[in-house]
Amino acid sequence: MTLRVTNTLTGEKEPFEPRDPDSVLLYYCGLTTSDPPHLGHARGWVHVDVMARWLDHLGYDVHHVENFTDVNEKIVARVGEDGDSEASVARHYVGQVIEDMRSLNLGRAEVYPRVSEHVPEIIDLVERLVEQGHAYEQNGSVYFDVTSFEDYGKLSNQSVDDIESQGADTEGEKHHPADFALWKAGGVDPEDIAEHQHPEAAPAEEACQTAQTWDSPWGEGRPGWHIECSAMSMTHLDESIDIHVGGQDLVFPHHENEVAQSEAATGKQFAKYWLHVRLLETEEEKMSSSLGNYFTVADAVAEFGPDVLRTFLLSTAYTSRATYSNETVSEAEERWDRLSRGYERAVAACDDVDAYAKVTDKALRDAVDAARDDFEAAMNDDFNTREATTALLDLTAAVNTHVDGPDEYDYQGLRRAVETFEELGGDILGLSFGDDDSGDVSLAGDVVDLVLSVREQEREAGNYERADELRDELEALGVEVQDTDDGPTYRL
RNA sequence: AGAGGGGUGGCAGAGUCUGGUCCUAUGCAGCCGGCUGCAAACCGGCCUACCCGAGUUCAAAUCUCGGCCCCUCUUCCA
Repeated sequence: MTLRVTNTLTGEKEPFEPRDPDSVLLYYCGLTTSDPPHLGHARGWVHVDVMARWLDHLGYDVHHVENFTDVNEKIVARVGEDGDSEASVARHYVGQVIEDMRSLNLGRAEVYPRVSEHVPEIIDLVERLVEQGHAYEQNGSVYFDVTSFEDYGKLSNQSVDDIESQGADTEGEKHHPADFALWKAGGVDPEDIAEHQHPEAAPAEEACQTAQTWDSPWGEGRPGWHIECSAMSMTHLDESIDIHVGGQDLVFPHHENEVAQSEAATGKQFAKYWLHVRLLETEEEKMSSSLGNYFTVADAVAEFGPDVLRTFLLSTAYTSRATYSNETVSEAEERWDRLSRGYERAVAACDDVDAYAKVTDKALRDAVDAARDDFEAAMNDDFNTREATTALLDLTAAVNTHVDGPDEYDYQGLRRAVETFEELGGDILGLSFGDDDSGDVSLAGDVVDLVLSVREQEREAGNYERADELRDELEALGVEVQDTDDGPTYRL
């Protein structure tokens, strides 16, 4: 069974065939470090993370790069608030992103390149384009000439004429309205940041003083937005890569321009597969004016934890838009609870039975096989993480049935179920099966056990009121009491 | 206006490319039953949908045509 992916370039779901059968070059368009990352960013990260994990699982040698845009007017607009210069504001948010990524249990990409560290490569690429006649200089700025690239518009399915008819701003320097800047003369103008300026930030004049500039063959200036990704992708991967991923909102103009400038410069296909993560939408909250319409990653992790969040973000295929609301998150919470309970029951049952037990439960073992098959089929079908999770939920039902059943435990079957949760849910989906996610449980756990044993005494004595009180109080502390045939147990 | 994506049960959301396995998933909610001292968890059962119209077909949620409605992008944006 082969992997199939939806390619924006062709608009079709097609078999994935990397340039080199053994390795995959994967680039993800990261974010501009000018604001705290929000759940929409997290959605992209988590899906790319799972893609990379699955490609690795399929046996590819995955080279995974995610960039930071740390040179941008919007960052300058934050000077005085989160740092005293463009560079320090960017550093601040890069740190925040790294921290957020860790908190979401993201696997590490191979490289996290930054624009500010790749200006020489960017200049080289711009020079190449100028020499080849694909770009022209105008008052110290350099623009890409879209009419020089025949395929311009092939990614977003637009024609140069359409763009022209929109009456795009020409600024008097461009030959064609659709031409875009590769290199921008000078520093940052206070006017440029006016619309992004924060109330708490430093005055625009002052902030712009801290904007970074670099020397170039065209004089002092700053790189344009689109050229960076081409340069960094080529530097850290190759002139031609397998997969380029980004948010749906980047298709035009960002990715379109990347294709144009890269392919014009190299004469090679820039990326074979373009995958676009559709956007996360929030419910309309017109009435609650005090709240912003997005959750930061940090807030969301603090509130729900990484597993609920990952389950939520993976509960909708990346090719579909997702809605963030109380309902959708609490559904994810239930899904994760159900999965983790099932997993814990399987682990507990394993601990409870002789490894040499000869019992065989065919239904359980079939369910394990089915879950693995279904999971694989779902992931190979354009990384359908929703379906993949559903496969594990089906396994959960089988484990519950087996453990609840009257017969003895099937050790081997349970072991295989546990391994399936850990390998697929843990290693691929990045959920914490088998991780020790509660290191502080030892002492707290002893205390809970103590309370439970007191409660058992009360129950045996028939003092159910007192027993229920204890249960309610534990519940209020976040401890869920479960009475089983083998005595009480709990989960946090 | 141009381009793209959609409309599936009370909600969320797969399935549509590759028509039958779909009188249909999965989770939540609701109802009934089991288990329980009572709960929770868990199990079993039930419940409720393929936007409208036409067409192709032995067979359509899935393909074709027409309509209605929603959303996104069009040089800030993952």
